[in-house]
Amino acid sequence: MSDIPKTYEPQSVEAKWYEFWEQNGCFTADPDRVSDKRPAYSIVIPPPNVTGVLTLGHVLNNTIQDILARKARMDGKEVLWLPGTDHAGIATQNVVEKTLKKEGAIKHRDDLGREALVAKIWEWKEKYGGIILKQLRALGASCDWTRTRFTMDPEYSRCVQKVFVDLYKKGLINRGKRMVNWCPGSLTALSDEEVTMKEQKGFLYYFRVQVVEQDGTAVKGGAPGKAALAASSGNTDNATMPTIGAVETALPADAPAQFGPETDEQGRVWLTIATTRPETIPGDSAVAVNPKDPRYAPFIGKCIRRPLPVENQALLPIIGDEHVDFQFGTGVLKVTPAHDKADFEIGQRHKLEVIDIMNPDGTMNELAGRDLAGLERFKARKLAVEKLTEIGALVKEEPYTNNVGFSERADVPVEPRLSEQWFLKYPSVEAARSCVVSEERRAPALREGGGDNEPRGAGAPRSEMRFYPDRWAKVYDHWMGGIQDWCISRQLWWGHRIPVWTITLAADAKSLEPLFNLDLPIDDYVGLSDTGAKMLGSEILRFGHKAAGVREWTVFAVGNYSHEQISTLEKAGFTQDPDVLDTWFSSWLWPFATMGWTGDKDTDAKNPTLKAFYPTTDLVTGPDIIFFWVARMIMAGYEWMGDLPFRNVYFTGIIRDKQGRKMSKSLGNSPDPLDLIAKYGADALRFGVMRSAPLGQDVLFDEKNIELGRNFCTKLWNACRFRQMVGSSDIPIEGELDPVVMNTDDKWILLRLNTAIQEVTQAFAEYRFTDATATLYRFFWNEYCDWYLETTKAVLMRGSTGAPPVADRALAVGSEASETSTVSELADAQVVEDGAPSTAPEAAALPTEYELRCRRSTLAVMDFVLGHTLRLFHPFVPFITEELWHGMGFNGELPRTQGGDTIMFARWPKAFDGEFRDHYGIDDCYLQFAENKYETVRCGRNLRSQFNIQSNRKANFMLKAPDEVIPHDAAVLKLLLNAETLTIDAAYAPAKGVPMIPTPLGELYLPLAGLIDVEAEQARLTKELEKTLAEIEKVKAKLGNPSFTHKVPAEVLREHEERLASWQQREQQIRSGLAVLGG
RNA sequence: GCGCGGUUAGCUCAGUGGUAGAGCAUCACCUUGACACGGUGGGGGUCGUAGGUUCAAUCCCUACACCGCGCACCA
Repeated sequence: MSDIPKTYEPQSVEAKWYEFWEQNGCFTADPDRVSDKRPAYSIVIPPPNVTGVLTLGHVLNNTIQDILARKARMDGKEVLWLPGTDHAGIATQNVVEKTLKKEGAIKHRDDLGREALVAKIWEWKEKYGGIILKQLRALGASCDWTRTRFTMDPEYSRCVQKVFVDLYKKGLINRGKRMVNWCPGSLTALSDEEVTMKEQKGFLYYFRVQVVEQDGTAVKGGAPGKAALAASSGNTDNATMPTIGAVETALPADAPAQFGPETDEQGRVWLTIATTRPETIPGDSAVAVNPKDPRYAPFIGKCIRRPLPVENQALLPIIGDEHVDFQFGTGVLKVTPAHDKADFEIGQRHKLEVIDIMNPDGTMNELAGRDLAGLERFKARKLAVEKLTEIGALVKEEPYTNNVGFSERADVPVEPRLSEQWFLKYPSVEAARSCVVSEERRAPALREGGGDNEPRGAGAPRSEMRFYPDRWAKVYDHWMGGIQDWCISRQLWWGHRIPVWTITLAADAKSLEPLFNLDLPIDDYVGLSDTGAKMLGSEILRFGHKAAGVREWTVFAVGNYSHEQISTLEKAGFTQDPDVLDTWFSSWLWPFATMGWTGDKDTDAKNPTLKAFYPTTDLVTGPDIIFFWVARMIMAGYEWMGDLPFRNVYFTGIIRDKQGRKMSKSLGNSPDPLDLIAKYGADALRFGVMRSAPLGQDVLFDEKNIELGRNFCTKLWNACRFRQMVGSSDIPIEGELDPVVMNTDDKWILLRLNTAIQEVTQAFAEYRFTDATATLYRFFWNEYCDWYLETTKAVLMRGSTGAPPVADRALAVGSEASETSTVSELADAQVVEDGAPSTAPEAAALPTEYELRCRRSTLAVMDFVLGHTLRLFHPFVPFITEELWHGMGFNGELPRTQGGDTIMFARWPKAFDGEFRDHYGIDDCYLQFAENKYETVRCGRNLRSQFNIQSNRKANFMLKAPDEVIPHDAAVLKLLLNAETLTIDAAYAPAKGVPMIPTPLGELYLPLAGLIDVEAEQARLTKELEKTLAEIEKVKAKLGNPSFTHKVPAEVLREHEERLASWQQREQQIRSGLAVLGG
């Protein structure tokens, strides 16, 4: 046993042990070690951005993973925790571009050009890319660093390419001109998931347009819709319902009737349109009304004159489309197919012109007209309103709040924009959807006997996945049910290039022929003609040049090409698609691409890592990426591995500040975890975060919690120091538990330990880590330190070296103290004698053989409990437990692979079995017994406090106990009460005026006769009596109620009866106390 | 609009159909032979509101209110 230093110094200890673990390969997973007896356990880290730095979110997330990994190792599993980083396309390119701009190196990315910028980013990645992984080490993360992966590693890139080609060949990837979410900030398309809706305060602008015939001549008030026009004769506050005979009822009764066509004095007819985006008016190509709307239906087929741009007030058709809502705005919708998804669809239905009036960066182009051209879109909006006002078209504007899609990354409103992109129709949707089994869906299956009781992570693959907390399964299911195509191309430079090469050729045999002499499989070519026809390479070769009306072909080469093949293609004039793939298009392969997957069935079947560790056991991530990442990984897992990628998904909460706000750089409310580690230690940070992060709840971060973690570590440290201070060198570490002399407190703490083991183990099985920490905290602090450790002083600190002689602490148990008994007699009687007969105080200076045996026993119990406790704690606080494991010498006698070298591989504690309990006589009855004793102590302390007897002052107590109190228990009572004397006497007759408190062991008196205010004491006891009587009344009322006694389960009835009895006992005790006071 | 969480002590949160809990904060006492990053004792809650089921509701059911989140959106 080496000596433990006086204070715990996390910094040096953490560095020391991390290095030890890493150098000894403790984190390294070896698939060859996996067997039936040693099952595999695996987690892949959610790869942080390669440019990222550690945040509290990472701390939470990775602490949980580390806890799981460490627990699995202690369970005897072969553990792989696979780390790595993500190239994070937009984010990384942004960071590097910004830095370069800041340094003045460039003004725009074009200054460098594609290759040079990508090279710069690689440089950056090599320089700073590992930061976050180093930071994870400081946290104690037990990742297998030998397997660190990056999503742009060459092998990983090959996986991405392979998957793209595979999907393309399956017909799931298509290129097309569709409406996408365009980010004018990052100048790229985004997927729907990257757009978040935000409420925006703006205005709804109403403007008038004139209705005209198709030839442009004015429609007069007397034309179709006569009645309607008559009814709305230009009066703006007209509230009369339009009437067109039978159609009238089609307009809902609650429809706002204040809008409708208006006729002015000259008989001209006007419609009013409401819009939030007047700057897009130049892009309008129609005006739509609902054909069932009687106000406007008659105008379908007519035209309006578009007000902007003023130099090009084109005639637009009025069309009928069901999409238009009667009740919204004026019931007239301007249709801008180029800049609105719904409008685009209307445009498709009605074959409308698509007028794109915007540049990619969100400024207006020349089609927007001379006034708006060149303006940024929001400035253009202002100007458009001014122009409408100038030409007298603007009717009014009213404040309006609507939801606008924002680019998550750039935090600017996205622009719906028509553009050519690559789209993926998701694969394996059904398998992915049905494998996630929620409680709700699982319950009926269990009832039918179809449930599985298989332990987590063991045995053959089962196609079932659980989410923790369960409710995310519903969210997942909902999303999977309405899944849309995924726009996978990004107009960025940093990322995986799309493995597609294209060339455009004239549609004649001569032009096409040479192409097919290249050394590529002919059906790697896919042709798209200028008429929209699609053909495979072999077909183009046969008759592609003869296809009707086709003037040219764009030929796509899509395959897993070698460098040579690529250069051949490029020499032949092919150019690679300039876009890169969405980052998530590589992340979704993470669980198997990191394990050396190649896509070649035979090779993969022989891959020991995949064989041993796929599917992974647990995934720990935030619910914010459930669609981005989790759902897509599940689909990818099924598509390419034929099995789910993980069996359990744990969704963490989001870390917020004390006020519940998200952590953000701009708010400055995001503490640096490394500062916290420096200040409190990594274990403190881990414990503090885990203790405040319940399953499924967001975490409100408060540094106080970390402080609590630090305090806890200190407590653990000091409790171990105490063990060392009381131990002596002649007692071996972890001596045998001695059933003969084990006292009631020993048995109690062993029982509590057993409960703690059960609770923590169960909490692990259900991913309730916060509950596990709460149990550990309670057990160690409130049970072990507060009670057990204090009771051991009654055994350990009498007579031994350094402790006061027994004579000083002689119990005033009176003349009934028995003579010393032999050990065997004591064992038979189950009564422990404290070995310090008051009749022979002089003999106490030398501890008796029996006394020594008791001390050895208690030390053995302490070691037993501490050894178990350290192991229970290790997953949460790995550093301090490792330090103490060695410092206390618990590693000493263990096999090297089971805790001899490191606590990391010590076995996870098991709850006691029946044999163990029988052998040591650990019966549950000791729980109540010890707790009665502790309650009596509490009562006595309370009494002291009532009479202002300071903690450091000794007092004399009298316990009028009807039952015998054995010397050990008496000694504990005396010690914990800090009593000068404790007299236990069943026949005690207190003098008048002695204060009393009822306890489970009998009335406890504090003889202070003459020193107390009798009246005040009477008042105190009377108040106590009243409370007791009230409780008795409550229980009696229940027990007197026949419907209660008849319907209630026997156990509840018994509980109530016992409760009544104990309250009644208390009543008696108080009454006798009052009697003593002379009341 | 649809869906999901939440509402319990001053704060952050556990919790159970049968006597309301923890940590922090607070008050008082204590530098007692591990620990002041500590010990001891105390104060503090009609468990969001209104109904219902039940012998019994903080817990189950219904409605409502407020807070948060997700999805879908109407210009």
